[in-house]
Amino acid sequence: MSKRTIIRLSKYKNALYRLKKMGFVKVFSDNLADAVGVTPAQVRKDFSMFGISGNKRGGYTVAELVEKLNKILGKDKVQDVIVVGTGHIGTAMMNYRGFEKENIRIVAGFDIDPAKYNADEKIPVLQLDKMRGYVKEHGIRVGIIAVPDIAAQQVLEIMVSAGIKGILNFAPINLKGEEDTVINNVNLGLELENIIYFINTDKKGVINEDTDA
Amino acid sequence: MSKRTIIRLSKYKNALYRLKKMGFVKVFSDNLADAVGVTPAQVRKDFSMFGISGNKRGGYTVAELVEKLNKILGKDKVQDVIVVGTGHIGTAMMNYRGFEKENIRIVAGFDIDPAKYNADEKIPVLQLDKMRGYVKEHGIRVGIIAVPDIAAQQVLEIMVSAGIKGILNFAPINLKGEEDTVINNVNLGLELENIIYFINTDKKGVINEDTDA
DNA sequence: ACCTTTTTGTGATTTTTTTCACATTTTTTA
DNA sequence: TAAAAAATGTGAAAAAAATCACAAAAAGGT
Repeated sequence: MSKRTIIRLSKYKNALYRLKKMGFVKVFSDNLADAVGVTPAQVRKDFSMFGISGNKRGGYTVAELVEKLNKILGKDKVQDVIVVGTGHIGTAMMNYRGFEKENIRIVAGFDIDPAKYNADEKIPVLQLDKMRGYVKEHGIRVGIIAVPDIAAQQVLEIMVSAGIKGILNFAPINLKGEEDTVINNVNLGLELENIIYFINTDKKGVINEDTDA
Repeated sequence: MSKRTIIRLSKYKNALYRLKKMGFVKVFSDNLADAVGVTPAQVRKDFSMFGISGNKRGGYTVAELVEKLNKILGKDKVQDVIVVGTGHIGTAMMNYRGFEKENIRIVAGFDIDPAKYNADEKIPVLQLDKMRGYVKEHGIRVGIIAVPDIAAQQVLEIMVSAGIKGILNFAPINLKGEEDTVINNVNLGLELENIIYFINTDKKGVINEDTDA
């Protein structure tokens, strides 16, 4: 299943949370299309791909749809995540409030700089060389890399060798991993550059994020 | 020109910076392909699209290529950028070291919380209602939104009405703008969700073409 | 000078993704 | 009860993106 489809499913789900909060019980493909910036046919096609179906005239039930999407997206259970590198980006990720309600829990940070260590916080910051043990002990499968580009590939390798399967990488370098590892490279400079290119030419509109392929 | 092409150009440029630093003078399409994770044909096609050409056996000259790419990407002059919302993400953006060498300069932050104000820092944090004036006075064209989702659309409108043309949005909501505005929505939760989906399915080895293909 | 090797540049082809369009189902209205 | 209206679900078609494959150019060797 393509990454773009999965991104859209997540977006539908996010839009549905908002609709739910606003009191909506039913939703139509064109409401979702509008919220996410795609066509109604795309929404229905995406759903059809995962066997999600609605009612021929009543659309979809919000609560049901949210539940199905969360199931597909693996968000029916809490996912524990570690952060490596506790500079500005790493710290921002550790403190990002948006994760909690998504069943994502940042459980620890790791850094090479002893000045950063603090085992007593709610989210402890630990020594980098404790990372392997921590990952194994807690069965962590997902990690965030927020170290300088020069260190990123090495950190990746430690993480993978410890058992981590999925990585969100903020270092401005395209990390490569083994077959069974999922790496999502997010390059913030690139996202801005992109905007700068488009405002300088005259092609305007909403750019949608698909950082990697 | 498609967004994906532009992203790749940026990636080539970033890879070239590294190659340059390592002392390379010439580069071939397959070096770049390898660094960025695409095929050599893709690299050449992308270049051909923008009239960039190399030498039939000598590949491309790194310095020349960097210059051409920077020209295309509008990075031949410094781009001033403001940040609205100085929470964790906004602060991280204000302090992100990666921008400087990309000719991107964060010039000011804005917040609604008076406790955040500090006009004397190198990058001042100012009152939100000073934003419009600041943008007009300094001719700012690009801004970053790092406020809670609930406030994002409103902040967007103020920014656009002040003259900002390009926006990088971190609020977890798909912002919509006018025709002549470029909006790049980056949703961090989404990027993680994505990873979670793929490590869960890859492990099970399930989910594959039954409906399609 | 000629042959071999390497690498570009790009038309043709294939693959992937999106959109179209409409039969089908359900709801509402009269 | 029948007709009209509103949505879905999905093959077929179109569009977009990526890859192939190969002629042509440049460099190096003998």
